[in-house]
Amino acid sequence: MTNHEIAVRFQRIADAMEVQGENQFKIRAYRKAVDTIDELGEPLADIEARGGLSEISGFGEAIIGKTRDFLTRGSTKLYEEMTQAVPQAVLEMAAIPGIGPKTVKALWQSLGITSVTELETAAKEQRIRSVTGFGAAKEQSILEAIERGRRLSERLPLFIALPYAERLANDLAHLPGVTKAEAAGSLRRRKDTVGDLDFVVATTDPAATEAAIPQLPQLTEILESGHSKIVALCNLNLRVDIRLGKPEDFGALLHHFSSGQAHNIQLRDFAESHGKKINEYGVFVTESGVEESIIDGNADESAIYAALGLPYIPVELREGRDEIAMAARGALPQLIEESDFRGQLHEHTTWSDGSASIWEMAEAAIARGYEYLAITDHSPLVKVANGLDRDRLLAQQEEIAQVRDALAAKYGDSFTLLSGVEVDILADGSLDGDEDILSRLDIVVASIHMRYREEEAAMTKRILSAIENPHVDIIGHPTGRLLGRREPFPVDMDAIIDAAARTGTVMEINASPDRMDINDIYARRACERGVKITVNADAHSIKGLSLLRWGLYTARRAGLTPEDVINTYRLPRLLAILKDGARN
DNA sequence: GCCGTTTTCGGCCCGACTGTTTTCAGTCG
Repeated sequence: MTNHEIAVRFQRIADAMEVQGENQFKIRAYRKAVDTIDELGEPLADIEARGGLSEISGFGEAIIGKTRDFLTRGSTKLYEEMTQAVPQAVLEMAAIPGIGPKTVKALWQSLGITSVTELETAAKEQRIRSVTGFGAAKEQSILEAIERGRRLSERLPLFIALPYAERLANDLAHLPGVTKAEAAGSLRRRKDTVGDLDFVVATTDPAATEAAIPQLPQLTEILESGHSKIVALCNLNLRVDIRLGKPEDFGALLHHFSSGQAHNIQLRDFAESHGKKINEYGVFVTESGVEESIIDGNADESAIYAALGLPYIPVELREGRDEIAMAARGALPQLIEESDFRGQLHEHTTWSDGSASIWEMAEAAIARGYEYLAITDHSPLVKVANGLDRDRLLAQQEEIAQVRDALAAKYGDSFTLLSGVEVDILADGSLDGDEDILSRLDIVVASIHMRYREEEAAMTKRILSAIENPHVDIIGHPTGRLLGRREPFPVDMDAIIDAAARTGTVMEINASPDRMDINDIYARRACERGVKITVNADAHSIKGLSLLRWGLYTARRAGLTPEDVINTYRLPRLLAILKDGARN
């Protein structure tokens, strides 16, 4: 069984236990195991083979035993009991936001309701109010929750949510009384998709701000409204959480509502073990029975960490992985920044489906302060993108040579144009280009654009063939996903990462906002196993070069440093890697 | 179910809002 398959089963166990009213800490233990497994850098089967299951944090006797059961026989007694005891349709009721496990359990037991449809009917027929603890208002709120659940968007891609949230934050900042407003939550951590929008608002006139917020045109429905919190639905059909606070609390609030829940729980634990207390209003110590704040009013996020004796933890890392432990021992990575990039290695021109010429792209790169840029137009298979056949690729080489001369005449030797191709990986794993030409190019990016609906084994074999090909330097957008539109290919990423490590093949974080591919978890895993990364905008225009920031977000979430990313290197080091592979 | 500078039992993050049983349980983040 794969890690994911095991994680899904532990999740199912936890969900079922919740409806059954099991001990919440027991449920939390299973949920923690799910999160841990999702982030593991190694298949559980491999970890078990080397006797390492007990070293995994949160894995005790019971969870290790069940993991072994899943690995050896594909199931375990508790899983069978739980799936038997609690039908999937019952869990679907509890999955509706606003309807929780206690409600589901009560209605299941008292009225025998086992599905969302039955729940809706019972509420409409006013049968729910007959149950102790339930009234007409609850009936109404159930109907609204079901209806809202149908309208509610799935998680939205960051590239849609981020510009929207920035505009909304700006609108909030201009409301009466507001001194500062900022988008927080997973959006601020730059997660590739977001399930809701969080905002932190500092105000000197809470009543006026509270009254003005529901008037914002983006907000279509107010779900909750209190003195420090307003929850609404916005016209993207996303939940919006707005937290109001005093200006002096802004830093603490922003910290709390920007960090992942797991990070906050761990940070509270850390604070407690150092005799301190942290919440969304600050950091406190208790001196002779009196609680005192140990941060200044108007403290920013770094002051919060400083009060706990920790260095500042960049927001992208606050997922509750191992960042607090790393911070405590002074081992946080120096995250890569946009200014670290010396060039990009995967761009298109008018030769295929780009809108700028080679010369225009080169000058745009120079304007960005780059030292190099690789031109990598499509190979012939990608007909819709006007892919280059052998003759056109040879002709393009001539133009690249001419542009190089002209650039040298105008700018000297401070900039280097690299010649390359984005070659398609065919269904059998071979490349859509002739050996002799590939060998003459500075750089070969191999990607899949066609026939991506194969089985996992076939897709994995195909990418592995490309990795083994000595001409291939980089695997482009390795999982082929399009956020919100197309799922990633089914691939065995561990096998791919291992092969890339062995052959010195570089893996791309493609920065197209709708790709962000590979994702942060894979990038981190690849890096931990010695694979080098490249971040590229895959630009199809001059403006396209600036899309790099979306890949930067992923790289930072993965904890990458400039050393991990080859297009931060100076040219000679980069060329050595393109010639011999990126082996450590 | 997990864990330990409070170590094999007794804790486990905690604050905001809603609805209802009008003092607190349920839900969420």
